[in-house]
Amino acid sequence: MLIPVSQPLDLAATLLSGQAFRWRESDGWFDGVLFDNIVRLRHDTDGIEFTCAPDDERAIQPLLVDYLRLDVDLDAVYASIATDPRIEAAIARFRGMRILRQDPWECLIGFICSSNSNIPRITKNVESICTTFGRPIEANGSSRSAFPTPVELAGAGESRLRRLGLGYRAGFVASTAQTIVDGALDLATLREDSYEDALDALIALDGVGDKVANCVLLFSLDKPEAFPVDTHVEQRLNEWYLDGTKLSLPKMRHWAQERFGPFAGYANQYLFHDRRLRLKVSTTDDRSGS
DNA sequence: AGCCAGGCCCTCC
DNA sequence: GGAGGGCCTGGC
Repeated sequence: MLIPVSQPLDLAATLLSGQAFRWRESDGWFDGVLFDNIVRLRHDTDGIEFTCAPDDERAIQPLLVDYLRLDVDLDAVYASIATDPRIEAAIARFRGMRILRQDPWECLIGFICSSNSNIPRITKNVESICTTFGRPIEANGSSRSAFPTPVELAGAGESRLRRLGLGYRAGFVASTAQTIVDGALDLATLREDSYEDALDALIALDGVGDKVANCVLLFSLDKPEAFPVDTHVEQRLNEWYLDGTKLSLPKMRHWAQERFGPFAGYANQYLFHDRRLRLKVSTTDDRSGS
């Protein structure tokens, strides 16, 4: 089935830039798991070609449009955040990289797993969580698993999570899953809350600090002003903007939100992805050159 | 081998 | 409230 696309779109940058952890690329196709379906996407000249199973494509199509936020006018976002030549260059490099609208629960657990880790490992951890505790999905000879529900994950327990290689994050995942099961926090309602209120609610969860909370707000809770300051973004802000001024991470976040405005989170993602890829390229060059 | 990874929590001041 | 250290593990 085809989804017509008139918006700028870079599927690789969107799906493989550390927003979501379940997408794989092969032969120009991106394979993932969404809405209890195995989903395959490809960008062609007319738009997005996609297949899904086991559900009907007509049922999944609007959900996919929502997930990719194809309604967001990216050029208007760029006009809002392009405050200087350096971020303009990062935007130009990854023009079409979109911020996803993910399921808040899956997003939350994924980013609890991300702390002091790296994307290849996070990807492996999340996939292990799914295959061990999620419902299997078989379709057309391929097999993936749904992301486990809060009940399924709360039932896992810390020790079994630790055996998946989560390290000390296992306790955070178990605790947060239990909090959600207990009904102490309803993630879905956070979309209607203000940025500040939703931030406070998330930070109360075990294993969730300012950075992780801002990731969840940005990638799943309709808060485009969220600005997660991770190690890469911290470096970039220091290199490009702060000119030797030492700021604590929350102050750095606030500074960036003031500078980049209501779509600061988009600026964040371009700064992050640009620096992360630049590092990868330069290390590859070092190896081949020595 | 050793450093770093999309940080968080706890302690101490 | 802010700085500093510890932390599981694996990728490179």
